[in-house]
Amino acid sequence: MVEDDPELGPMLVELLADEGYDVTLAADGQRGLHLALTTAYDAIVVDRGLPAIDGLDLVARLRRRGVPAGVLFLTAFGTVADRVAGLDAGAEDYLVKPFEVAELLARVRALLRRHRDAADLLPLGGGALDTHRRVAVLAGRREVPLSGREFELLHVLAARPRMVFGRGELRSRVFEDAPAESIVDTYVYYLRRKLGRDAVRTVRGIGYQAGAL
Amino acid sequence: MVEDDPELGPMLVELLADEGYDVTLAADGQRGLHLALTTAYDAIVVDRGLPAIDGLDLVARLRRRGVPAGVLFLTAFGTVADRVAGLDAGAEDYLVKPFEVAELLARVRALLRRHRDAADLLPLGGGALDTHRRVAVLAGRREVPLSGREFELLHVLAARPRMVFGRGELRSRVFEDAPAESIVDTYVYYLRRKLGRDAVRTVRGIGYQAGAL
DNA sequence: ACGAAATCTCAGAATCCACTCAGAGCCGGC
DNA sequence: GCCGGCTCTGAGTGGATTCTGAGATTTCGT
Repeated sequence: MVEDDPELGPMLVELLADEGYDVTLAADGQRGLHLALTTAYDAIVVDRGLPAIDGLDLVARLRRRGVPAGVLFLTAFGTVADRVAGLDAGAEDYLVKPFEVAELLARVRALLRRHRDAADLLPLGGGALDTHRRVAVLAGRREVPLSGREFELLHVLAARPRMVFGRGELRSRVFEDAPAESIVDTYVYYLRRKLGRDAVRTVRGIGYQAGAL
Repeated sequence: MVEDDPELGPMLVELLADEGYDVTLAADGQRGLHLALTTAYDAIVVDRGLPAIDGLDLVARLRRRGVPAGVLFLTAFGTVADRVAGLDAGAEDYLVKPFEVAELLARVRALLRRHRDAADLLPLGGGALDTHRRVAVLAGRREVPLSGREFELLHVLAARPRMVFGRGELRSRVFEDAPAESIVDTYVYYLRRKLGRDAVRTVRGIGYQAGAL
């Protein structure tokens, strides 16, 4: 909670704490920025008019640094232009003062819910496999789209990271009919071409195993 | 105001107009539905027994289409079961005839107050979807009007920004009966034509996902 | 060092899927 | 009742994907 008002801030913190949330209060933008960059928050509620660093600026900086937490602006600036500016800076939601307590709570709940089921990621070395969007996320955060078969093959491997799968097993799990056995080799080749040599490890004489991104 | 009684309807409209509200009267459910889908009302007062389309059905349809306006039922059906059915259909409040004028006014005020700061701007990349006015606001602040179906489709996608929706899911959520599956493709095409290629992202073999404006 | 087996690489054919868009039907506004 | 926008159908097109198969290359036992 980044809020400089000495009455409102502590009140909101207590309100949220009563709901069972673990909340920290930052009284200015500088401190808010520092906390957000050093702690893995699930959601951040930010006032727009702040000392030291403005709320808009704060959020923009967080987004530039890739902080994934959901952000909710809480402010008196309520015109459509203000809202669009706030959302543009990277906030997920925008609540105009004065507001109803019940609504703030509802929005925080929504923010956390969205944040939680946003992605279903299978870790893979330094990167991951996003099973909702069917893309691989490389260690450098770059996303690589995968075709259907490519995804399914990597999915089988990534679901059991240390297990070694034989070609026959992979073929029957991933491919429809009964294509040539070399089909697995071909798709391992495609995956390596897109994701790097180490994406899939070969276990000679046996088959393949998930690697690292 | 959706009210078929030729005396009560105009009387209520005048009453509300005297309070300073901008009111439109629809004498049957069909007309009420159309108006509600094409105009950004803040609140809708609905009689339950209506020609053409029943009040309950009307409200349920509005909710399915994501119309955010607050709804107040005004009806002679006053049992507990009636009320539950009305609220379940998606109404915010329920007033049984005969009623006091002052109470109707108070309830309408409450409806509007609650409704005022409900979510109305869904972020979408650098722009947003204005769910009250049913227009898209591009990153450059330019506003693009959307047709009913276009809006509904984008609304479903924008409400869950990272989620991937299958064609079947989108079709059943946005389109009434059971049109050809390609209907979704067509409307994605319309949206992209109006809002730019990135407005909707394709996940090949799966479906679509909200993009950026 | 040699040969055989295993694996890798990749071009090309067949197929699938999404995109595009013209046009018919519908509905409301004038 | 006519016009204009909206909705929906259906078909053509082209790019992406899937799969085959055949060398090239690597690995490993001897």
